[in-house]
Amino acid sequence: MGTDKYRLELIDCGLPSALEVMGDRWSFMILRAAFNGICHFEDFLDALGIARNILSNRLSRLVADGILVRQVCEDDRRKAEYRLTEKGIDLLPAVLALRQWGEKHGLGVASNSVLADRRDGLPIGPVGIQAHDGRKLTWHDLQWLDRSEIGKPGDCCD
Amino acid sequence: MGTDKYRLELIDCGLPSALEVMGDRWSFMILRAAFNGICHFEDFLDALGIARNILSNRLSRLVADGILVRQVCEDDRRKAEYRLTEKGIDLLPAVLALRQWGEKHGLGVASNSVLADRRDGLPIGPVGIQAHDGRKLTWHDLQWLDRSEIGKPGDCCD
DNA sequence: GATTTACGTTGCGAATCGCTACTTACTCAA
DNA sequence: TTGAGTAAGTAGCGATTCGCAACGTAAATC
Repeated sequence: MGTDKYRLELIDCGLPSALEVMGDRWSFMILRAAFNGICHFEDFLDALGIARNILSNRLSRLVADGILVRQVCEDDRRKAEYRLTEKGIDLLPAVLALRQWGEKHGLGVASNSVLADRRDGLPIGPVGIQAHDGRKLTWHDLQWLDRSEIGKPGDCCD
Repeated sequence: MGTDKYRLELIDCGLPSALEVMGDRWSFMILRAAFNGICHFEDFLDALGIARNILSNRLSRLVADGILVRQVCEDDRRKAEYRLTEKGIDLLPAVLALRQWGEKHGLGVASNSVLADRRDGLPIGPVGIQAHDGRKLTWHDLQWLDRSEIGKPGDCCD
């Protein structure tokens, strides 16, 4: 790859803060369920097979982190509704990338439900890395740069 | 969103098998370090601040899962080299998506090292969801479909 | 009022985490 | 070739977390 020498302290990127929230199996599964429209406690419970206390813990953590919002259901005030925030919806690429990887390489069964483009009903393509202009990039097309040495960020988007 | 009714058992997608491997904080961090070119035990140790036994455990698990390969260094047979396999490299979109999310929403500092297109030296764009033809899609453009009801990828309408 | 439902909490044993110290194997210099 | 140093991995041990089950509570339902 593209680095001439190790940069041992580059690890302070966005990953640690992301993993503080999502760095456990259940958070991803809960998100996945939320993207499927599940929003009630007991439904998460049934769908995931998670223990009650763990689910309770994770849901409140996800709420505290602004990924879900909790509000009591109008027509049945026993129920709580956990809904994705914009911040939570922004996690969809990560969830999908992981899921697609699992389906490509894992031993798991291919799911029978597929995300599709609403416009034409065709399944989405793989989540991938793109250049600033949208070209698809692979790992071998990439190099690590220091923030100082990036080619003029004037004529590029962001 | 696009589902007429909850599908409680759709959770058996690729996610669980992916999370069996990556469903913990350190695996992601190790991968991240590996993408930065780190490949020796002690270097992972220094870069991540992980405990020795945990690192040992995770590395052998990642090797067992075919994400890394371990081989003894030629010029110094004390050292082991952990290198990404193709299967491991395929995880880059997931790692990047998570990192980008963390940098957009997290409290963490923006990293000073950036992945850039080798061709023009410009930083990569955000990892995102694309339609089969490459159009960028957001969550609101999507719907869940059952595998049976996907439109054939040949007869695109619209 | 009594029962059921939805959500959450508590207790407890088992597994995991992380720190430290120890072991083994190899390299290098004297 | 002997002794110091380095790389990788293991073992012990307290602290945290996990997961199961039982319990608590409020709202809906009968």
